Amino acid sequence: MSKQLTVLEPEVCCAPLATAAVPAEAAVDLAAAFKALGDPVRLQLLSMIASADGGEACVCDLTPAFDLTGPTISHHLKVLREAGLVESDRRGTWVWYRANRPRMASLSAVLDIAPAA
Amino acid sequence: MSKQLTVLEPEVCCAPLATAAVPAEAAVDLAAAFKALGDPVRLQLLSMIASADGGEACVCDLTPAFDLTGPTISHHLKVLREAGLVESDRRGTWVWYRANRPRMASLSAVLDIAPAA
DNA sequence: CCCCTAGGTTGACAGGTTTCGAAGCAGACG
DNA sequence: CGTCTGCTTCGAAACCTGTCAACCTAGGGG
Repeated sequence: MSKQLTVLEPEVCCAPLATAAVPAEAAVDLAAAFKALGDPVRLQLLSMIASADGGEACVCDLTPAFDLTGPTISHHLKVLREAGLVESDRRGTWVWYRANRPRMASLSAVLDIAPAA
Repeated sequence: MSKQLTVLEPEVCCAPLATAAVPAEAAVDLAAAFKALGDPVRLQLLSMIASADGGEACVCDLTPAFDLTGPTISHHLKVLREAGLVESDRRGTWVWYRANRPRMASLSAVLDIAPAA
């Protein structure tokens, strides 16, 4: 039931937004990703994961950094996962998260300003 | 009553997310901007405005591009305005919108992946 | 085999979003 | 001045989100 929102072709996401009008289909996919970033907690989570040593972070390190309960952090991580921004990986007792770098790069590229057309 | 959400120092927004953990304050500001982008309609609106000839677009050109009523488009434009992503400007009969390029560049920079540290 | 810990899932509820129709406001034009 | 058009604001209905408490699952030790 947790629809993985297909994540269209990576190419679809890379046309700078200021260069040509984004087609409706691509807009839906991109908006879903930006929506996932539209929460301070999730932004910080992604930031902590992406900047962590080795590019990975354990949930056990993420949770105590917020004044939120475990289930809530778990929920936010799930949103990031379904938006294709992070990937999780159980390793023994703990679950590790790492950022989906290409996906982040795509989003960055979309917002990139045309190099002074 | 439409709190303009102060938009902290532009510098605050420019530290790549994957380089260091985003502080809570900056996260709130950034998340507000990303949240505004978290809707397909708004993403397309911003795209149409930013890619328009002359960098400006008239509401009268934007509205008919969607299956939505005028008030709804106006609402979405307001959200983009309050997020600091666009600026409006009445010119005679019509209202023109233009993108806030530096703001977009900041967001793009935040998502930029560390150039292989 | 039993229990303990680390995380995820479910259910529920307050609060916020999207959308519309109706009404209001600002210029243009006769 | 009166009215028309373009856009915004207001009010309300349907829907989606963030959060927690309670419960469930996976793995590691006694």
